[in-house]
Amino acid sequence: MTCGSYLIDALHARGFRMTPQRMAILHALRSVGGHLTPTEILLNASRIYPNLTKATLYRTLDFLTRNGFAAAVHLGDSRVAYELVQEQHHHVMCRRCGRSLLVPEGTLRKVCEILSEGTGYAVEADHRVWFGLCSACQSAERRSDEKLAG
Amino acid sequence: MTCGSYLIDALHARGFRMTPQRMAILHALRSVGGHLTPTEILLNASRIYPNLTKATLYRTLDFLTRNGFAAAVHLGDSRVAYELVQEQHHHVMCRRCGRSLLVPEGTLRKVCEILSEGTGYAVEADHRVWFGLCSACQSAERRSDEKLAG
DNA sequence: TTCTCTATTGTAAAAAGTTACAATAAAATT
DNA sequence: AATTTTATTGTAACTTTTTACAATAGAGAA
Repeated sequence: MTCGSYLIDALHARGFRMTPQRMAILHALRSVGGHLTPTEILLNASRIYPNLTKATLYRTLDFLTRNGFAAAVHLGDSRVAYELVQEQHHHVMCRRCGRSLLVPEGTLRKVCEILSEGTGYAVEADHRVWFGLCSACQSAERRSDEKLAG
Repeated sequence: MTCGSYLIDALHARGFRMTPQRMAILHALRSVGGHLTPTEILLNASRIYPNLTKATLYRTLDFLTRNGFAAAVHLGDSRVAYELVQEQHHHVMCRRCGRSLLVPEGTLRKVCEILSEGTGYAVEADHRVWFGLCSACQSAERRSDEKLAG
């Protein structure tokens, strides 16, 4: 159970506590490279801390997110997953066919710079999904609209 | 019940149908300027179509979003609201104190341009909330970290 | 108008997420 | 090691969201 130990001091400095429940959740998040849904985290973390409850899970995810240790990833209309804050990466996802693509690093860096410059906030966009139309669906939707017009 | 009529042809062109349930939901979304949570929409739309069910509501919100007529707005870690697709606007929200701010229009335009250039997708970021730290909380968190270090 | 096709809805049960409040247990202090 | 403080958890009830499947009803064709 050493998986969350690197956070202990950071928590204490802010008046928070480390608990086996939080350790288990952090371990689950760490065991995958990417993001997990709350349900997946519950399943995974329960192997380490069998009595973990849903209430604690959701409260902990909220806690970790508010304090910058984890980040919420909005996967689609209302689906949310979580991951440890590590490197930033965004995707674009086609709202029509679902195809997705990684946003190039340079593009993402520029986006965050522009947002921070424009607002004064230290914007932390750890992992987000953008919606739009991929090139194939841009054509398809254009055809629909032409059919409508003509 | 004319509130969603401007969409009828657009729906038909893509093989979809207009229904009184969809009309009621569109009317509810239109009656406010901004976004509404599913629960608020249900309450509001039920005044027009009293037998509207939750299942239909959620399916319709999903349908409208997938087809570009409405957009999901992620308000916080897991809260989602919906609004009609109109003008784009983003906010930045401080993950620590919750204070939020409108992202200037020019900043937002640049962000979308950069994302579209970088990916080839037609990115549609109708209304989003960015998280980060406002200037006050940037200082506060810095103080915590100094306490930890020294 | 009537018929036909199938997109859309209602039903009902299950799953996911939230909340109030009392009980527990980290961790600083003595 | 015992004490104290209060952050954190479990319980249990509740609300929100999702899903399978049968029933309904738009909208084009006859």
